[in-house]
Amino acid sequence: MFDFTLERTLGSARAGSLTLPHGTVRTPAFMPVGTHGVVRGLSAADVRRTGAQIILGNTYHLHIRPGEDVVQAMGGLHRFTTWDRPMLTDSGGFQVFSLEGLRRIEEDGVTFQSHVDGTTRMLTPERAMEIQRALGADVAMAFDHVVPGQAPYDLAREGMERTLRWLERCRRRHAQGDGAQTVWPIVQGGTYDDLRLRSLEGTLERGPWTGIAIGGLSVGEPKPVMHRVLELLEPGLPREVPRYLMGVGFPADLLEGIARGVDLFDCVAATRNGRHGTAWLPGGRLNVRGAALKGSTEPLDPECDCETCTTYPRGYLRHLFVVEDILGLRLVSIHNVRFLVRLGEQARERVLDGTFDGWRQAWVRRHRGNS
RNA sequence: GGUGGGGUGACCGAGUGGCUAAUGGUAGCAGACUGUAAAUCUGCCGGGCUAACGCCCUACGUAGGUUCGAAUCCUACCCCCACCA
Repeated sequence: MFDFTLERTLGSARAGSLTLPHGTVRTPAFMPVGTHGVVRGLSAADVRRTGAQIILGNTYHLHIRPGEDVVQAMGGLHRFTTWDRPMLTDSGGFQVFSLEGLRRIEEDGVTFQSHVDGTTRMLTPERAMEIQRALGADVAMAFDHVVPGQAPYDLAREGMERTLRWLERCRRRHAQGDGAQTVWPIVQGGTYDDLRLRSLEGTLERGPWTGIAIGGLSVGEPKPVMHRVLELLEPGLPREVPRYLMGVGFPADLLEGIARGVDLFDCVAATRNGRHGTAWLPGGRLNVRGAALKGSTEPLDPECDCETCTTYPRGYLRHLFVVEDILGLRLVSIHNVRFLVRLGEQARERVLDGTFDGWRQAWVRRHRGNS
C-alpha cells in the first residue's frame, strides 16, 4: 500500500515512484496546496488537467470548517472534494508559526484562537493525528513546532526538541489506527547544523517511516542557508523513502531542492501568485496586470501546454485582472500550477536520462530573478 | 432676458486668507507574496533637475485687483445647471 521505488539517482538527485492507496506519484513532484479542501480557485478537473498527482489539505483549517466529523460523514476528504488521487494533510504545525499571536504553545499542545470566529481550539499531537485520520488522506503529517527562519538558537532547539517529543506521541497514536493511512515525520532545527542533525537522528530512531519531511525552511532564512541545510541532511536521509521539502517553493527552488535530494514539494505561491497576477515564465516572473501586456496577442508562456497558455492571449488575461473578474485569478493559477508540475516532470525526465545537472544549471541561469 | 446655484489636478469630490502641489475616493503605474488569517498587502501618482536632502517651474474657468501672503476676498468677462419669462 505504501511503497517507494527509487528508479534512478544522479548525484543526489532522484527519480522514483511513490505508491499510495489512491495512486502512484512519479517523483520528483510538486503538490498543489488545497488548504481548505480546494486548490484555491480551481476545480478538481482543473487540478487534474495540470497534471498534479497529489494535493494537500490542512488539519487546522478543515477542523474549523467544516469540521473533520462532517468530512468523515461525507465519506472522507476524497469524496468530499471529489479528488480521487493521492492526498496528504498537513498537521497544523505550520499554523503554530503562521498564526503567531493567535496561539499559545505548551508542552501538551497548542491552543489556537480561531482566525475565523475567535473560538478557542486545542491541537495536540494526538488530536492532530485523530483529525487527520478522520479526514482520511493517504499521508498524514506529524504535528510539529515550526519556528521562524531568524529564530535564535534556543528557540530553534526548543522547537526541534518539542517536535521530537510530539513525534513520539504522534507515532503512538497513529499505531492505534487501521493502517489505511501513513504518517511522515518532520525534521526541524532551524538554521543550526547541530540541531538539524540531532533532529534527523532522533526522527530516524523513532522510525521506520514511509517518508520523511524537512520543515522549517523557506520561513525567512536566506536561500544559501536553505541549500546548506539540505546538503547537510541529504547523506543522512534514508534512500528508500521519499523526502518532502515542506512549503517550497518557487520554480528555481524546486530544481535546487531536487539537486539536493528532495522528491516532493508543496507551496502556496503558485496559486497565491496566480491570484495576485504574477505568472511564472521560463525567463522569470511576469506581472500580468502590467500595462506592457495591454493588447498583446501572445500566449502567456509560449512554451507551456496548459489550458491558459494554449487558449488565451496575454492582452485578455491582463484585461481580466483589470476588470477584476475571477476568471483571471483562475487562469493564471492554472498556469502557475502547471508550470511547477511540469518542471517536476521535466526534472524527472532529466534525472532518468542522466542530463539533469547541466539542464538544471542552464534553466536556473535563464530564469532570472529570485522567483 | 431675470433670479439662484456652480466651475478645483485623468475623473468624482473636500477645502473658503498663510500649516496647500492642494484631504478622500476612483482610475492609472510599480512592487511584494514559499507546509494559505492573502481574489491580499505596500509604494508612486502636475512638470523638470538630483543618488538623496532638496531646489525650480506651472496650477484651483479667464483677466485684472486687494493683501506681506489668495483655490479661498473684490471687479469684469466666459461657461454650466435649475427655475421664471
